[in-house]
Amino acid sequence: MKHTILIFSALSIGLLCLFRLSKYSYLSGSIAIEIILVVVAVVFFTLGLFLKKKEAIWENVRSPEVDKYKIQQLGLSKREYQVLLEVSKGLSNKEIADKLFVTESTIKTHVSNVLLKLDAKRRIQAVRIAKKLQIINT
Amino acid sequence: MKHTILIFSALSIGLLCLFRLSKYSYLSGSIAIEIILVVVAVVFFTLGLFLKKKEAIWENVRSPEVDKYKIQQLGLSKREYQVLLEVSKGLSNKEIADKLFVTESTIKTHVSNVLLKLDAKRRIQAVRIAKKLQIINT
DNA sequence: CCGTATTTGGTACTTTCGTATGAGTGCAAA
DNA sequence: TTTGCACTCATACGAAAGTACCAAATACGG
Repeated sequence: MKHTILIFSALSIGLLCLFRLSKYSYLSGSIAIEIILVVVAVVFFTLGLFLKKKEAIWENVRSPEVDKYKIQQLGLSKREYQVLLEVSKGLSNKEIADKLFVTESTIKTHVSNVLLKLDAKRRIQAVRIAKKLQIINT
Repeated sequence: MKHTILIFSALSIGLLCLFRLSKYSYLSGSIAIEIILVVVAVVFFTLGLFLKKKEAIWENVRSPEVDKYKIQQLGLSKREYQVLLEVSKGLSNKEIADKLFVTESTIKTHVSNVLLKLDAKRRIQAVRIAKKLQIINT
């Protein structure tokens, strides 16, 4: 929640600056008002995407033949399942970390948990089991 | 081929010993002739399986949807393909080594070659690629 | 028999994985 | 508001995996 507050604070300040800037530039004609609008639009669109993404993780699971029920039955969390998906693509922990914007340590933790919950010794086994359980594709 | 000769020599000797033993035990009644027969049967059956297995490696490839042509096109040798199959099951190098009766070094060599030929960075990627190329199942 | 490809194996080194443990934060339900 | 779960991150260690290079025995077709 702290993050959200910080982000909105920063956005409010930025918006105020833009307002002042827009007044000034509108008068002076140095910057077109349209550009200001575009900046605002882009920023808020990005923010919208960012906030939406949090809720959109499970949307991806609605691909054919994926047994969402089993995932929850196994106790796999969203993030763990997400990591499992990347693991199944053959990415290294470091690569997954970069892709998901977290550290390698975090990925290691997730992978370890996945191995535990899927009762696998190695990541490649986890992928095999996951496919058998039809919680991932291909 | 040396192996085969050695094995057949050993078997011949063993067989001779069994013949003598059978005569002796038949007369003395200490060992039933049936047991001798069972031993011979088991030994030769095992031998048969052993020899058959060597030729049967590529037989396994005749499973549905496996593109044998592509395997050769990629330059994968029998052994390398065999190792790839075990890798795809999630076995460790050590486990594969034990299963195929060779050392871990050998498996490492094979896996390295497979990674090269399949243009993969990690074994799990190799499995993915192999599946895409339809040279392995599941 | 010869040359090539395969198979096996070793050493030495680096990288990646996996485990164990602890800890701070966010979030939602009780 | 407390409590529990999910997520993040760190450190330290040991186990696997992978690379590079080499060497030797064997298989196999010509």
